Amino acid sequence: MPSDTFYNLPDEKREKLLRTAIDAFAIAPYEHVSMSQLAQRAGIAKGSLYQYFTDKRELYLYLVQLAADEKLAYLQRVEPPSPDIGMFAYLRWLTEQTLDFQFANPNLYQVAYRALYGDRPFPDASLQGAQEAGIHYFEGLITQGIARGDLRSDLDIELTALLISNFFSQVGNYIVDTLGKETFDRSRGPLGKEAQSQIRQAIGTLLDLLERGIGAQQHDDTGENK
Amino acid sequence: MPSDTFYNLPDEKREKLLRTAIDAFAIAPYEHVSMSQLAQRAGIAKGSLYQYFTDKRELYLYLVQLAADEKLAYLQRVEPPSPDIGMFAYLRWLTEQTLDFQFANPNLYQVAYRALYGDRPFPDASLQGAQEAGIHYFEGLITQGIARGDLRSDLDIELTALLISNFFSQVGNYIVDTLGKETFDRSRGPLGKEAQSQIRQAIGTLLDLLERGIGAQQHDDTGENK
DNA sequence: TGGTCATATGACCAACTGGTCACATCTTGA
DNA sequence: TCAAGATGTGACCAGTTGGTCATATGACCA
Repeated sequence: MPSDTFYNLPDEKREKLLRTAIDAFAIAPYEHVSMSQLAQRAGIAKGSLYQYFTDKRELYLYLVQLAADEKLAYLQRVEPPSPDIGMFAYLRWLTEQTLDFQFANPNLYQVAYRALYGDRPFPDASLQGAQEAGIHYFEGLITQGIARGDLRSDLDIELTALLISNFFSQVGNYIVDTLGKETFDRSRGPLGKEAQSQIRQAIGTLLDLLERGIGAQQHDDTGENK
Repeated sequence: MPSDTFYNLPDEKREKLLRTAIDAFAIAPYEHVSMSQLAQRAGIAKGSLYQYFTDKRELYLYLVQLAADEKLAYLQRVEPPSPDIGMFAYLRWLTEQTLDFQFANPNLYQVAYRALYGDRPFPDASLQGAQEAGIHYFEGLITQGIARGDLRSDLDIELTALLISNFFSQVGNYIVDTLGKETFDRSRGPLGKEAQSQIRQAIGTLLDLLERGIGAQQHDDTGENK
């Protein structure tokens, strides 16, 4: 936990520090982010930095937690759709929201993405827990999907959850890959509208693919065996 | 390119060095591998190391190239199946071979995996080229698959290639994830037979999923002909 | 034997890291 | 006005890094 001193900081100063740190951890892996450079870039003394956070590790975990909180807040910003709309419609909604969040907070998103899917900088229960929680969430979703008849009944739940989880991580990956250069260059500016819609379309196609892959087959299952 | 001195080394010494380096780069990202520790662990002086390779970078790229060469040699070890067997059968064969190679050379494989899908330690044309080559390869495969009627004709080739490429990377990922602990603990011993077959089965399921997702639909598309 | 050349070595270097701490400065309340 | 406590600061520390280089070693040949 950051110290009281950190929370007592004038908003502007605190936000500048956070922005600097988020930007740093977004474009480079944990080890490449230097506390000295961070302090310098944020315009504060290194000693101050260590008065706010006991460690580099604490600072980092704080940022990851921040990303998780903001994402959750973002999802709760609107009424979630009724579960009745079916599993794939729900996944589409979730993807849409995730993309929106990512476009609005590219660097914060990137920090979380690295934490979950990149090299883990140090063993940490909360990070591992978050990843497992994601998979468990999908397991629940799949169990429901099967019960409701949205999904094929012969799916291996654990494996499918892993697949979907990876799939969602690929969404992020895809964006970073295809637009990596662009994001790096104008590292803070939002992505162009045309790039955004291009990405949305691609993701939509991928979801279609997933739906065919694991969705209940209207023709095949009933009647003849394959 | 390593120096002549390196190639002149007695086999045993050279291999010990290579093994040490491969092990190091397999379990840790580039930046975490220390040349000093490497030299020490391999039982040679640091100066010698720098007589063989001009840089850390050169050593690393040499290992990656080595992995690529060995994998290629491994694939050419047996006659590849005729392309006529169909796209998915071919993919199955390819996956099988990749798994075999990975089981036989876990650490070498891991080095290559990190190079392709992990954080790229430095900008390098050959690494990027390798990744793109992989995607292009799949693009060719998909184009053929569509022409032959194995695949739906409405697929976005580029996007599907990306998906398959990612899918194959997930194969590696999955293994590392599910068996991470085991691999770390007995870091050189081969995986147990039962673990291997468990993995093969899971991969098979994933391939089924992929086939449903992008394969030509016998029922859906053309109204009930099979 | 002495000379030449490839090879081996580890002390050494500058640059950097995460982290500390004695001290300077500011804010607050009396 | 002054004291006390909170906050800011950057020189400093030990440790590590990638990389260098003068010197030592040893194999080969005359």
